[in-house]
Amino acid sequence: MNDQQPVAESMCWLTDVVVNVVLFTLRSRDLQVCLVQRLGSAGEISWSLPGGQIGVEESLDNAAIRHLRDQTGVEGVYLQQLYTFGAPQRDPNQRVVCVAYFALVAADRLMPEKQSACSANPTWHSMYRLPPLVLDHAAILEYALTRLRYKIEYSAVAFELMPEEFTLRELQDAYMVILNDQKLDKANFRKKIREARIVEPINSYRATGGRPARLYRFRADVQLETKARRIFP
Amino acid sequence: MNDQQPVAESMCWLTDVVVNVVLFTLRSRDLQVCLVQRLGSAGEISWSLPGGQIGVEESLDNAAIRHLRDQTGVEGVYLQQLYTFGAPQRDPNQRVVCVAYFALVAADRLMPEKQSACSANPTWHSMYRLPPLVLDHAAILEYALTRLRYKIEYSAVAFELMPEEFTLRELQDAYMVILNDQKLDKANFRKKIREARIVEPINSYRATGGRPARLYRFRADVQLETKARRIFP
DNA sequence: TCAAAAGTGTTCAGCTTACACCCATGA
DNA sequence: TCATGGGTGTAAGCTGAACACTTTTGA
Repeated sequence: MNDQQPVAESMCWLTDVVVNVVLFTLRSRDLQVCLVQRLGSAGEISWSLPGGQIGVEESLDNAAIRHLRDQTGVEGVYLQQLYTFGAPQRDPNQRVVCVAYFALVAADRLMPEKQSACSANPTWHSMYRLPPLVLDHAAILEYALTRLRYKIEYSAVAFELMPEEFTLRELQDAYMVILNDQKLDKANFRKKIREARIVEPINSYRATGGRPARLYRFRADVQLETKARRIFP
Repeated sequence: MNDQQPVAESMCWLTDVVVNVVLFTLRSRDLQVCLVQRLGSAGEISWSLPGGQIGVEESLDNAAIRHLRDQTGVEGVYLQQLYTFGAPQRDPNQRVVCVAYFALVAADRLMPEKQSACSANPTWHSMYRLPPLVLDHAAILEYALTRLRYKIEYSAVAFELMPEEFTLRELQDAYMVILNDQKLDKANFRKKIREARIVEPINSYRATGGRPARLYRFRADVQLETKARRIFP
């Protein structure tokens, strides 16, 4: 990922390509996505993924970073390219190819004041109860969710959705919410996380309904990607 | 993947986006890629991935299929989108975003007469000894190889590179060439392939230097993708 | 009868899964 | 003292890696 560069006021834009970003977070035991409001031609509001045009001298990554910052107030988060959607009729008004990204942000890094300063009015929605979306954005979201679920199983991107400090139970909850799977065994989950050496305990505890839970943080030196186990051969 | 549609002579093209296809095959125990010749401004020849512009009414997939057919003579093969390359300076003459695809073809499906009818003069090159390439096509190839290696481990795409009939030894060779790894154990490889139920024996044999080898073919009803085993959690 | 390549069986270590159990706290 | 949730140990069964072995052909 490149560093972000300033964009001149007078810049020209690519005509056929845009970027859109699927920004996920975990809030109140729910997987949520950030959507912005767009005014339809008839004055009705509808929901859209943040995104927009690409400057002639701007990389795709930078365009995604810039639109994310301007429309949602979120900066400096995990971001990667997802897929490029280019069906001829995906936008009935004009032929536009969309380079989709997905991004992950921890809930404790969301700053309400920055968000509310955005004219696009960014709002969080549960992935499991989505409003009607413009164009093919519902399909983009569906694809992003599939990829997030795959990715979480062979890499440690779940880190990017957790706050600084968390309990192992909270980490397990995160996996269960994203995978929509309540069947993870507590003991085995903890053993695997411990043996993977991806977290370290800190000297404080979180009060709960019963025995207080040890707090952990992610180790700074962790390898984010782990090579998947071979199936074939 | 959509079905291919004819393209009108008078069609308009997108200005900022092109597609390029990395077409792999296995020939003489080597992983090879198909490149086409392009004339430079100074009259020198250089090598390029097949590809080109996208019609205003054409899907990205169709554009990839069309350019592949026109420039290499190959049709009806496995094809999937890879990544979109969009650095501002990747083409110094003009800002162009490139949607890269990768495709796999079995060597016995290559038709020399069709290929030689292509003015682009398609030629096969070993992935392990590449000529100088235009723009950022070397980086695209590198990325395609990485993805092919990952994909071969959690899915059965190696099928797409094999002829109709093959021995288990030949299949093992394919894996070893692609992974650039000579350490696969024969007995374990066979056991895994057999238990995965992805091939079935046919009633003929291939003569070899020693005992003749049983021929196999892939089962028609095979699930191509296998979900990767979880690492986390 | 020997080299070459196909094809099989067995063992052992390490991992996954399931489940039972103990610990610390607040009401 | 009991409910609640945190935290741990262990046995059974499966998987993967290593390697030795048998079989079938042509020269």
